[in-house]
Amino acid sequence: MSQSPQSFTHIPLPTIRRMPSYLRILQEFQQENKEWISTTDFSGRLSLKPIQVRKDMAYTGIQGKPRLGFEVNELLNAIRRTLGWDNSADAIIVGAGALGSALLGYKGFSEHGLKLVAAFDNNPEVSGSKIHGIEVFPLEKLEDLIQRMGITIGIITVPEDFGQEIADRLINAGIRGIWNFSPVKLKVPGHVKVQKEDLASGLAVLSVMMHQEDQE
Amino acid sequence: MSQSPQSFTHIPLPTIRRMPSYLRILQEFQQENKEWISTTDFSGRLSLKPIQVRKDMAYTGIQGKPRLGFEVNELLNAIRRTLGWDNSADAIIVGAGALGSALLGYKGFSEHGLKLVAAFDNNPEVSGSKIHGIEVFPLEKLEDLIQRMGITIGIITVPEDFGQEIADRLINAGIRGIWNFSPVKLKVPGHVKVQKEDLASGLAVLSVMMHQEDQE
DNA sequence: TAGATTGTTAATCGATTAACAATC
DNA sequence: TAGATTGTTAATCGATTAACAATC
Repeated sequence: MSQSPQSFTHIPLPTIRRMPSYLRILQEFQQENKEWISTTDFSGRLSLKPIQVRKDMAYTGIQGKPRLGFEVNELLNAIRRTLGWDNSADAIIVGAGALGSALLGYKGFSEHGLKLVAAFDNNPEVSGSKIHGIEVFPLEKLEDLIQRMGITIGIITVPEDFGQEIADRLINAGIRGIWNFSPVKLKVPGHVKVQKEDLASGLAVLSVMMHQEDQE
Repeated sequence: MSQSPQSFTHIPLPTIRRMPSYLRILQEFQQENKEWISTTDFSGRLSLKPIQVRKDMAYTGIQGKPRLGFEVNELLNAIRRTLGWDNSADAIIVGAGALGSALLGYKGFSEHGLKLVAAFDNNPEVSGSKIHGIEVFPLEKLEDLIQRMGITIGIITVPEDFGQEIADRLINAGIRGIWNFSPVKLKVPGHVKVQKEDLASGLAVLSVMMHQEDQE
């Protein structure tokens, strides 16, 4: 079952989640003007097993050279293409509270195929202002701006109680992908994709790990 | 292989990650004064399969009653105990930038066994102030305060380049758990547990899902 | 009682890991 | 050439799902 570049063999989710880390290492190598990178280069830096890295690389469709590894630029582009990060998508943030503001301040999104073009908040003290250079609009303007600008991704950083309502409005306006930071499971039609971020999950894992250690 | 409550049969990571969602539903039921909750109650609200919820519940050590389900209060306490959230742990945040401030503003941590007691930042304009009621100290005070207050958890929200250095200092001062929001893989001794949060992973998943849909 | 729901054992599925031949 | 590294097939591992008996 060889992985031809365009044939979109279903890529395992864990592999997709590791791709951004590979990208980060690749960018370092590129800045150091290194031409080749091997699976051991990756595995050492990321504490992964070389075999796992090799399997992951297969999904990019790029062929390596024994003894040398993979060509840095070629692999970089292939991973970007695999993730759909070769063309950046326009996104808006709904909810300019603490978390929303933090995301607006994150400069790295351009590296990750995302361009934040506007924020929305129903607090009149916030809307009208700019946060980290990005304009905050009142919630009424949501649908209009999404449609006029053809936005495809919506980021939800509103409190729990408003998550579903905002999702419905985003979808109605034509959004196709939702990055959901509210702790509710959103109900969406099949053509809309949702990625939920859940800090509590990570905290639970840390807590259990710390307590397990106590046992041993 | 029955799951006795205290025997700490290794709980699968995916199960641990789902626990906080169960907790959220349970709290809703408790507020509505409902005495019983069934796996179908959970599965409907969280879009999980009933069988998966049932398997997860087994790890809490709580026995249900056919036709009724589980006792809300009993299950709530059992999950809190399983996650180690029955006693809250003191934590500090290093890096009071956009993301650090956002976390400082999150009120929900007390529900998740965490108590933020202080923040640290090397920017003299920030240190000395309070963010969301929590004091920000200069970085020099880091070790002293951790030791004096017996802090066990450190949250790292500094830029990539300082992640490892801060981790080293935290560990030296006695921290046993690190919640790492910087995009570096930290090198830590075995007794220190690290949970890394990686927004780029989630974004990668969303992006791939959205592009896959285009294919079909 | 009837039937919804639990608890448990077995089957399936998917990802990780191992083994090893191919190759620069 | 020798040996590090790739690519591929097979084995293992762990989580999810299915099936079904037990029970309130």
